[in-house]
Amino acid sequence: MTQELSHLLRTRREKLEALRERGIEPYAYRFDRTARSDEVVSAYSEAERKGDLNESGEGSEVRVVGRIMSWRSHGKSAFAHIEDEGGRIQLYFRLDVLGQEAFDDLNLLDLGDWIGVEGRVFRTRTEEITVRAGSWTLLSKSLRPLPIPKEEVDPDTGERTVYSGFADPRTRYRQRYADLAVHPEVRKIVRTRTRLVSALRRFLDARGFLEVETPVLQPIYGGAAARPFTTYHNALDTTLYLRIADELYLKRLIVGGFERVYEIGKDFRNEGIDRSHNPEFTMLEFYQAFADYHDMMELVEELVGSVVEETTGSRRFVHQERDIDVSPPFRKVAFLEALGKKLGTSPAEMDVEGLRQALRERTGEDLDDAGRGRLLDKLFGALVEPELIQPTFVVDYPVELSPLAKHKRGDSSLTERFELFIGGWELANAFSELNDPLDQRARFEAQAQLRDAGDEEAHPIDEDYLRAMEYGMPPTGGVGIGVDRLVTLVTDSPSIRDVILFPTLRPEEGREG
RNA sequence: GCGCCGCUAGCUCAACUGGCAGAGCAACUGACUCUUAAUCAGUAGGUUCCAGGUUCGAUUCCUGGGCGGCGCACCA
Repeated sequence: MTQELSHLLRTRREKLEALRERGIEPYAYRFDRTARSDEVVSAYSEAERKGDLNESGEGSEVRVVGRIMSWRSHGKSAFAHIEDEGGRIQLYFRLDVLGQEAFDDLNLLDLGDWIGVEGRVFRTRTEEITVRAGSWTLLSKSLRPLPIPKEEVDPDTGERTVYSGFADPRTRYRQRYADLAVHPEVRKIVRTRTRLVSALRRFLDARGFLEVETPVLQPIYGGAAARPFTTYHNALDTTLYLRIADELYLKRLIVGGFERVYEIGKDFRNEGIDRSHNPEFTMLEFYQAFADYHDMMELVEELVGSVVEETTGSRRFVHQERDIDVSPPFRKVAFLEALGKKLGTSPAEMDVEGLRQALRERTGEDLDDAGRGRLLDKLFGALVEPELIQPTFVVDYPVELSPLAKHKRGDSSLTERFELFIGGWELANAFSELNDPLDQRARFEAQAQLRDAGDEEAHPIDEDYLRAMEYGMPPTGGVGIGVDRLVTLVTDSPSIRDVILFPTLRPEEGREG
């Protein structure tokens, strides 16, 4: 702890003691609020319009609460702004109204303190709706200075200029409570996220999907190609994995007779962190019996379009200065065709060596041990994906890349699978689910060979899942949607970490001040 | 894991080719009863991320390390 911070903390503790000595409890138990700050403003405007103000131009008496965000002291009077979830409201304190003692005690308040105030509402000379404090109550003393920015609001344009700020991303992510406390725009993202998730639920509920919960702790992970987090159960004396996908359990439920199921929950993948990846992230998966991937494409178009509109009011939004329109129908391109256009040759006619060479030429990467599937995927990721800004379904992936998807009708080298890209990011992944248990076993065995060859992300064999398939799963369409990424896009956030309240960070070493 | 950039007061940032470490805000003291980036006068506040090295002298240059951001890789 530096001397300076310790000085600031000490000053506040001294004020805390002084408050107690004066008989003021710095940590109150409750406060009866009559109106939120935004309600105070609208009620006063309404009263003003109706002519319901008294002869002094005052509205009704209110009790408001908030955190002190600014303070302007003028000797025998003072102005402050407090902020609650409704926004900010100005307070006006006067010596002749409060009396000497209550006015002097204001000196023991600091920015960041929570207070409650009772008083009549009026409009100041500069037209701001303000509560004239008849009395005030300390609700919670802040002992650590919040990095509250100073800001100026242009009265004509309403434009907000922030003069100093709390900018260090590390500290903002680590101390999200402080980030939220001083940045209304971060709170807005949180609300947008919640509205979007609610809209997803409403969309699926309205179409007869049943929301379920499946295990996070799994004896065998699967449903995606990724490395898992590993943990251990003491009583069972066994290794368990945090799920990397919900897929295999949800399809077991389709076997069990549920025709439409979905789950919104956390998946965990033991991989790097960047602007589109967090080790734990929120996935929506839904499965519909008797449907194929064409049906699911239509459903996804509707879902994305309507959820974005319900959340933001429009199907168009801007992400990082790019205009994006999620109005259906979305563009469709075939995987091999799109890649072929970039390569100048059909990848179907290229052998592994040719693909490897193409990758080397285009990206400078040498992948000596990579198989055909991985090479195709790498090339696609490097050449095609970054250009998929407007919503685009990429369809018909090579079978090597898709161990859980049905063969494409008429071409067994492909699968009936699509991924949805928006803004260059993979937003959704879906297929006509493989329901042939013998084919599924063969796919798993092919994955096992990749695993033996050193591919840590190859899909493990899940015998229980195969048993479920053997009982019989109806034809089913399934979709996974990355919820965090969708929120990142519609909130115009640069990074997935901006839409996750507490993103994964390296643990803090030691304790700071 | 690799590359680039960064780390200076509580916050936001300065400090020329190496030459006494500064400003604004926040804090503290005082003045001020309609202010709003309040204003005015004053005070205090620093292991310049860490450890070495070069140098008469390092915030500055070099080496190593730590932390972070961005990009790459990874993420079917």
